[in-house]
Amino acid sequence: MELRHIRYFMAVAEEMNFTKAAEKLNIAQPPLSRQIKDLENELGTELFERTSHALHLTEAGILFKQYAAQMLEIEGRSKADISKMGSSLKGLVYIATVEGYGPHMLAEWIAGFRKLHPDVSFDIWSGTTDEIVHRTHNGLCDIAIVMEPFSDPDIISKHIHSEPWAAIIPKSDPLASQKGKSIKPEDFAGKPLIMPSRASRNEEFRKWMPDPQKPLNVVCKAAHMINVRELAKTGMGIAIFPRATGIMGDDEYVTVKNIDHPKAIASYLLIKSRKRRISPACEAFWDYALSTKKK
Amino acid sequence: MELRHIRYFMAVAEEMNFTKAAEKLNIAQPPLSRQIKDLENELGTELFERTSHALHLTEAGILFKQYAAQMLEIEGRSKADISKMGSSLKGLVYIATVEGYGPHMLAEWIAGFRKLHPDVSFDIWSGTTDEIVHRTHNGLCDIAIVMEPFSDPDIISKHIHSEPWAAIIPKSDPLASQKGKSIKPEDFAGKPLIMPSRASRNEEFRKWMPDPQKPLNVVCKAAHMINVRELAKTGMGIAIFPRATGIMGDDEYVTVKNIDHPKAIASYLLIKSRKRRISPACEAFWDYALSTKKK
DNA sequence: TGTAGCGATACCTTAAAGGTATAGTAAGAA
DNA sequence: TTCTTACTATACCTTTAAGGTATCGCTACA
Repeated sequence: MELRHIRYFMAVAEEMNFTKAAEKLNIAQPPLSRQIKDLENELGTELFERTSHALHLTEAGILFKQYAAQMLEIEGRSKADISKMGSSLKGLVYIATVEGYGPHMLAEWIAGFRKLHPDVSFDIWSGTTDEIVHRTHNGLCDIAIVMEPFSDPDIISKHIHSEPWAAIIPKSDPLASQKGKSIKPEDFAGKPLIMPSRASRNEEFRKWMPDPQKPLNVVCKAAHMINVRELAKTGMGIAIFPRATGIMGDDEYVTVKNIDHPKAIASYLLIKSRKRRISPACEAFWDYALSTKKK
Repeated sequence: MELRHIRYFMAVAEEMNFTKAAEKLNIAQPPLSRQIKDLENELGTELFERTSHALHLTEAGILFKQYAAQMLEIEGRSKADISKMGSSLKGLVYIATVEGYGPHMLAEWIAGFRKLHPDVSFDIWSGTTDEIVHRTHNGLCDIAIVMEPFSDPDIISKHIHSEPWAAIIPKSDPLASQKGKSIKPEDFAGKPLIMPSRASRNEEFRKWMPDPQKPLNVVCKAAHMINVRELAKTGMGIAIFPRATGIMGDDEYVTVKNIDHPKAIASYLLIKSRKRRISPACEAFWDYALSTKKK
């Protein structure tokens, strides 16, 4: 038995529906079913009585729920108590991140970390991968989130997240009304594109295309996301950006679809300098972030 | 955080020594170090203060130990209480197993299962894989442990354990005094062998040899383990059997060494008939065994 | 100044969690 | 009744992370 089983059990017991519980847990439904079944096998009893349109807790399930709740409560209390003891960690951590999924991850990490170390504060700067790498070398930031491709022998990097590249399609384009939540690169080959200004992207995007030799029809490049959606709205072209950037989804003017191609994956990295020494607070934040990741 | 972390932490806290705790947990020391470190990162504090010849709990460690103990206690109590509720399962499960590791696994499974279902009893029979398969078809046994190779469309099988094949070497043979706890097939190629009487073994063992065409020099075959060691003691040849069979290790007359070859692995399978219906108690035992495996 | 004991690091292998597609089942609608 | 819908279970594949092996580095002690 693992706490994972307990968390999953509680989610199902609260929702009384495997499908909804799985959504809440951010996993697919089949693995949830399997984990619950494993738990039941270990306990030697069914915890839920499944009929196709209703779920009941069995007698054993009701009993187990008490204990399950206790375990989770103790887990939480142990964390709270330890963090209340107050760590000796103090200081200021300089962070930088690219736009897209970075700010979301960062917010969660900082919130979690500050519960453990309330005397550590943060200073966040946002920019492009190239700018951030430069700042990392200079000591203007301790830890940062950048995007692939990236490689620098003086910088330690760890993969932290992947997400699909997405196309923001103006409603004026017939592709916008195509059914399905993803589109293939063939569908927009040759069409006018709005894309990130980073130099390497052009080459990368061409690799998805049916004819990689053919130059892309790039009508506009933008380094900052804030401009992208507005550009797409005007109908001047299809914008290609990491999914989290287009997270606002469809509106009156645009439709957002994932790009369906095995290589159309945007990867985020956590980085720090290999040479420059960073403070204990920074080291602790680095370890904390990596131990938490997407969870 | 998972219960695994808690169990590992408690083991270290009790032994106050990573190496010994790892042994007790039946894992290697490096993964234990890593799990503890992960836990510390999640909590944001060190739980142990490591100096090379002494280990102390930190203040946070002392606090956490309280909660850790509580969690494990609740886990145990939940299992005990659920099993006390009494399941409706009753009956007799007919089990069969080959010699070697089978009886050991079975004993643990039955002990664990009977805590959950005290009204289920067991009848165990021991024999060779071929005999057992026959009995399974006849309905003379419900669930059994046999060895690979095995394949029968009317029988469901699941892999449950692997162990090295081992050589039981008479002290009279110079190989017995060779250093190292394993030997290579080349070392005993051509020497007189004592081996399991199952027909397929001859061909299997030849595949390990430097010249697979050359027939083995088999001086004696034995279907039952009880005879093997005695045969080897006489010095008539080297006996090849699954490691658990030679588990008694070295004595005055023989030395036991694992056979160092990628294919020299003996595999155990749990089987049941695909056609014949078995009782709910049998099904529950099947599920329980597979969910527990080697743990 | 070895030497032995012990934890950490680096790197690889394997097991188990998670994902996708789809089947199976029963309730409710047409 | 049969079709659809709303579920969970099954089968199979991919990916993540636990576990293993080899080795390093530190420090107490002989």
